[in-house]
Amino acid sequence: MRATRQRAEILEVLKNTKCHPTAEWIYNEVKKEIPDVSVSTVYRNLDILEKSGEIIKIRGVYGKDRYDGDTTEHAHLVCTNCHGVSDVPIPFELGEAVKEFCPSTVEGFALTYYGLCADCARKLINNKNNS
Amino acid sequence: MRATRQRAEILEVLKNTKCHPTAEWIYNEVKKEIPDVSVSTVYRNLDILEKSGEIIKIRGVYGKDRYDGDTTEHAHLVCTNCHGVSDVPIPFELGEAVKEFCPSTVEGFALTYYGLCADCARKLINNKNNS
DNA sequence: ATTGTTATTAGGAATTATTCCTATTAATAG
DNA sequence: CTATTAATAGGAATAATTCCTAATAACAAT
Repeated sequence: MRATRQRAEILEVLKNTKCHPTAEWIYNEVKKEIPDVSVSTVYRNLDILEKSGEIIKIRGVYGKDRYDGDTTEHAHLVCTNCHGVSDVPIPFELGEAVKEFCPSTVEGFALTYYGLCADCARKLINNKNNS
Repeated sequence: MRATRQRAEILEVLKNTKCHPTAEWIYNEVKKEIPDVSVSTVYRNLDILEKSGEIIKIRGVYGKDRYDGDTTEHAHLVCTNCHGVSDVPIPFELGEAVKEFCPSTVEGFALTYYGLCADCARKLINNKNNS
């Protein structure tokens, strides 16, 4: 695997955000530094980085894949209102328990919660109180 | 919600398979009974059935959503070789533990394992031994 | 049973996330 | 520095899903 500026930049963008962005968002960020980067380069490198274990791909969030530069073990909360993705810690014992009940050939797991994120929950409660 | 033949048939197809099919597969099955059913009807009703809690949508399995007529609590194993989806039981205590660590506004969760399914694991081991 | 209302459908066009293709470019070894 | 070839830019192609509209059919009211 050659070291290219494009891949380095994609990885840096991803490591410096907590927003679990889409490929398109990452593309727009990378474009600020490398104006003629192409969409396919972003997708190709995201795949490469996922396969090499440097990033995580969160699949199928309202029709789009999202990416995460944090590869430590954690769950995701997908907001059913704003479609944002946020991190939820997995306590060590729970992570171990999940693994214990895996089929033996399992390589990894994804735990995804669906519900309102903190921001949306707050806003919706306020709206309710004001109406 | 009106009772329509199309929706009833879609639900029956789903309840009678364990293959966690795609919308396209369901469409082809439904077509056997209702030849002029349309793809959009299948998608629309799958959404309706998911929202009413009668089925589960498994999001983003290698670019396609899959559907499950079994709404009891269980995890899914997505095969990284054949891309099939199979059921994995979640022991009661684990399900409770997962919920305990949810943010309070959580409506549900999905636990997905990635790895070889039983069939693929067997085949790949056989190939290895024969070579 | 008939009619009116309106949710639902068929059919197909439109959208859009992602993948694929090819000539060009640039990272690295020697 | 030069050769090799992996990686890229650019854009076309693919394919899953959503959207749109006129026609249809479920069901409530008569």
